[in-house]
Amino acid sequence: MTPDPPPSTPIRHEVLAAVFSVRADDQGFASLHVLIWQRAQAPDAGRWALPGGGLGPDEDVEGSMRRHLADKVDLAEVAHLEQLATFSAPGRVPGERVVATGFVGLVPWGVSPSLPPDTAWRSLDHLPATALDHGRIIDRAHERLRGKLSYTNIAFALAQEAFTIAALSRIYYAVLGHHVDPTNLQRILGRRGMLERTGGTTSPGRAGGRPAAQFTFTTRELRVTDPFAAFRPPDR
Amino acid sequence: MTPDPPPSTPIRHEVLAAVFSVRADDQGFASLHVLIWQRAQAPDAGRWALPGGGLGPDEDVEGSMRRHLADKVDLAEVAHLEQLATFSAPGRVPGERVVATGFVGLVPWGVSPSLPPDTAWRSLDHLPATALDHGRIIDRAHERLRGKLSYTNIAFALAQEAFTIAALSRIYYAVLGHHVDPTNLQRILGRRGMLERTGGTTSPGRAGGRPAAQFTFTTRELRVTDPFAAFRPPDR
DNA sequence: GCTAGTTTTCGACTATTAGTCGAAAACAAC
DNA sequence: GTTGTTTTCGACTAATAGTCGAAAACTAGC
Repeated sequence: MTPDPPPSTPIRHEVLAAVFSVRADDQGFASLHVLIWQRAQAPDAGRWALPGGGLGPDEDVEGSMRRHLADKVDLAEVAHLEQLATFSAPGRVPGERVVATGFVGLVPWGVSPSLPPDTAWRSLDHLPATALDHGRIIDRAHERLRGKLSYTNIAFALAQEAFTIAALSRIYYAVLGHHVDPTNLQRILGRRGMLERTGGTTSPGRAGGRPAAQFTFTTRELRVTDPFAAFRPPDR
Repeated sequence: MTPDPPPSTPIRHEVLAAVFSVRADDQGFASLHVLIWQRAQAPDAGRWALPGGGLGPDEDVEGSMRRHLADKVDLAEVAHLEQLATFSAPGRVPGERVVATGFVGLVPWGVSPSLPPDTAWRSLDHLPATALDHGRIIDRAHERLRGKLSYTNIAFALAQEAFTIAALSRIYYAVLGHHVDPTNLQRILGRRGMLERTGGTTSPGRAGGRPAAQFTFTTRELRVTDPFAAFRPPDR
């Protein structure tokens, strides 16, 4: 009835991270960037790839991801890292079978870690040619980030320790691709108990303007808000 | 600077599915069940495990999951299947290194496929002792399901082709664990364009009652509703 | 046929949450 | 002081969810 048990052949397993950060692009606009490096060797030499590497015998994928990421960027700057999905199409790497577990990483605005010479932040708006299926992994990671921005406090990993509402709105714009009203943003995150005033203010730029109040996220760990009251337990 | 390239040893890769279905339990109450089978051999002989098996050389994890699932249950009855996460702790299977990619599967209410003798639907309310880390995988799968019930049309894979609002409310109750008001449920899903009347009605039981209108989901593919209007594009 | 009991359906009202806008506040530059 | 700029806050409107009760449409028993 059932087919023969399949030959469960050992398979090479790697981890890959799409690490995002909002930073100024060539024109000085805040835009979403991803950390990639240019391959020197086949396959896909010259194309740009995600940081990552092979899964070692004594580590899980999360630990392996952190180890390989440390080669490219100071780990202390990665404020959030979460598993995305496992990519396993037989032909995704030509010549050999490699299964990859992808991750989403986030580095806050404003930190400029030193990078190896082959590695750079590249804006998602003009992404160079990517290697293998890494472009698709970046797309999926971007989707995940867009979604979680709406129903979690994940922005804590993209914003600086202290930030103004205007800056936060620019971060949301860079990720979502459309304008987010600062007034509404402040009220929504505030009502969810995610924002806290530091008491400090930023001095205005040379053009003037009222000094902006500084905020912090109350938690620096991922927390979700139940999306719809309709499906919440009624005891509140 | 960077440590030696790690020995990217080949690793055995398996797939596992937590297949859920809402069905009547011993007391006749609708409750969430999961499809598990009792292991006859070590490791963890006698304990209950998720269906699954090794990843073959010419298949991706989704295809492999479908192939192994066909051993336990008619694939045509699995209305939805999605990747959950990859579990990779070095000690998760004693004696050998096995990495597992977990899935969430859904079988609609009311279908009773024939099962192998070692396999059964077991209510989550009184789950027997589970093998290895399969209990944790079930928990994670349940979490994923609870979440998606709120902001997607995923209930299409748990309800029958045609159903009454009262039946749908019982399904939500079984998954979420708290009462969901039928009036509100109908309006919310209706306003999202997810529900459609079939025109038919169900005849009431022996206790009487007004005949209930039958509904269908307009789509039988996963569709998400953006959770918060605040973060939606303003063009609507 | 009439009444009581049952379940569903629908409408109305209230509460909560989000979108928008404009005025006021607080600064820089001249 | 005046103008221009940016942020902040409040007020109003719009959208969405929670609740409840009456009406609808049936069964069963008398």
